[in-house]
Amino acid sequence: MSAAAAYLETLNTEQRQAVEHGVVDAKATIAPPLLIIAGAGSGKTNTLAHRVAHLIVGGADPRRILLMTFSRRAAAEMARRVERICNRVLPAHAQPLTDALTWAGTFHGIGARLLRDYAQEIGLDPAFTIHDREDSADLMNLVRHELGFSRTETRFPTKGTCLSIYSRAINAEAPLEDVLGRYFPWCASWAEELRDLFAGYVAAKQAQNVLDYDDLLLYWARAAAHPVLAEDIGGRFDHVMVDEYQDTNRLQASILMALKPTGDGLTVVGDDAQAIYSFRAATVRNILEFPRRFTPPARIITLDRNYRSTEPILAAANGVIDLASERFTKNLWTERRSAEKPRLVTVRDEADQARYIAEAVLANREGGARLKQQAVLFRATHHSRPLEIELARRNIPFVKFGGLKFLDAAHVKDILAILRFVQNPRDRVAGFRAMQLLPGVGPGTAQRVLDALASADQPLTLLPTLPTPPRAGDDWASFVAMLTTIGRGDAAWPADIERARRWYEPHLERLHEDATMRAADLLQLEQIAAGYPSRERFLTELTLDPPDATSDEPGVPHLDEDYLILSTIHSAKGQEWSSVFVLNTVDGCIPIDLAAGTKEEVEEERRLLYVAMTRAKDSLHLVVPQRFFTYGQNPQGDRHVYASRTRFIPSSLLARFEVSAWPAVRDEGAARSEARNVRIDIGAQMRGMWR
DNA sequence: TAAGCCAGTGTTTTT
DNA sequence: CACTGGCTTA
Repeated sequence: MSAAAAYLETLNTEQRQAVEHGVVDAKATIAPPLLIIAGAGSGKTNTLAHRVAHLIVGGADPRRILLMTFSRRAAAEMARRVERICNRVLPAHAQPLTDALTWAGTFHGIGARLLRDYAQEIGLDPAFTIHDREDSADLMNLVRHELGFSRTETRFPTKGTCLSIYSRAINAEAPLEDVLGRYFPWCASWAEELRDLFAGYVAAKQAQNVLDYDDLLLYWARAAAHPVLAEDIGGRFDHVMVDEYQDTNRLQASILMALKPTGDGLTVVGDDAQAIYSFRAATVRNILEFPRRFTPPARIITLDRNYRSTEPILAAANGVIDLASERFTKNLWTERRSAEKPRLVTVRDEADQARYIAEAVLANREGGARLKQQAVLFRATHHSRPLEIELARRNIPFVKFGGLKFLDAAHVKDILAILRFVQNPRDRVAGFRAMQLLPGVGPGTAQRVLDALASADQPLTLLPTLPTPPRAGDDWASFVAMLTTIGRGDAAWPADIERARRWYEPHLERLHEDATMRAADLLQLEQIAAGYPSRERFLTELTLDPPDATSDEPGVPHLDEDYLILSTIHSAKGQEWSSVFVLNTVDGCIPIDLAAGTKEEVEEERRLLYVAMTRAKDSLHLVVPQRFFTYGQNPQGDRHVYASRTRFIPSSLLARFEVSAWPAVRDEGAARSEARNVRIDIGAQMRGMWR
């Protein structure tokens, strides 16, 4: 057998077909469209990596391969595996070949790169900055105020709701009325006002040279809709591969179709049973309709052998997904036998749940499972709160994924606002925030300075000539000096961020109680910044792919230590652990009560539980707390509500679980006879009290 | 005009 | 509880 084919031997028949599709006589060709339906744990990443490697080995140019994954981490992992495979086949050339696999990333990240490249052609200033969701909401709010919608007779939708409506209309490529009627019926009466608001929002973004997340896709899609540009952009890539295709939206599908109208060179991978992003306008129709978008239809290869979970775990997960109202893919199967059923454990309340997990995790570790091989998954970030307290109390290190990001911390946002303002002085959200760090500068003053700058060609050079705002005092001069120094680019990156931090430090102490801890965060930010080649790359990539864990949480360990994983189910996508615990497997949490409205929402919650369960390799625990304490609303504090097991595990499925309660129910009879054997001299104790 | 205080409200998952 | 918007005070 040839050396080139040896690495294919590790694949099963279907995986191998997927890898070899379009590779003829060991030479890579531009293959007709391919859809790989890859169930959980079916070796999807491995298959995709082999396909990329096989194409490269067959002569494909890695610089002309576009690989889109759901996170930059997934892209990096893919590149690593491709490199390893190529190394085995082409030891001498592998390094330069895979280093050239540069077009790997998220849709948004790739979009940002392409848009900077084509900025001239599509009327963008290449120095554009990118607004994250919160920045976008701030800008939306600004326009909302300007148009007088914050003081309407009946309540106008909040900035967050407005942005969600806007975003869905863009991503689903749907008319406003449809979006309102279907997803925001309580806002339907505001259609006219919302239209004005969105027009204002778009105008503001353009005037300030900023793009939001949606723009990265929208501008890309519009550029690709132009025949000449479409040919140019599409022509850059011979092979386009998309992972997690079930979680893409219509706009993303449009981009893909514009890049590769015939489907030649296009490979998409996904699993409709794991579609969990419809809140981001993702639609499972993308994957279902993919084959028929082409003539002849795309080839479909299904991977349904699971290599991850034991048979009992898979049986339980299959049971859950079998009850889905719509199923398109077959059940998974495995040869991993085990006598251990997944456990369904009832506990009294969330505190007991935390104790149960802490003890089970430690017991696993005694049994040889590292903490890193164990994960606790939950529906919403705050569900893990009581557990975090328990873990901190017991000194069990953990890292939490999902939810609050490093970047959401106010002090980090402040520094980034300064840098962004220098990068793009027309970015009002950034400038607005940065200026208000100064004592004596509030919204009014900031607004007026920004107005004065708005008309200037070179706002940063105009800034020092403006009069010092009345109450800003000496701080103003040092603020302007700092911006000017950074703006001139005298010091090479990452010296910029150090300059900004030094200026900010005194203000940090004035603004925050816990300045020391926050200052440490900023040093960490500086470390992170040093890893990027330029200010622009740092700002772009940080916005699109923020670091996951916050440093001010108690118990965050150094990275070389062993630690337990805490993660939202969404952030757990694509990952696996030896042992998995699912928190709050009750109605109200899974499905979360807010999403129990429409049938579609409930179905997505079911898939969410399926995704959580299929992360487990060897052991799986679903925990069901019976009581939840309510906080807020009721000041008495000890109010609680009773919860019941999730509707996704009806009694017909209980046989697939080991059902138990914790702590084990005490045997009343045994307890009593034990008490009968006790003999104590209370009289002696009482005498002893006074001696 | 900034900054602090009070009352009312909504409340998930992420690029 | 956390956040927003409105009102009061310096």
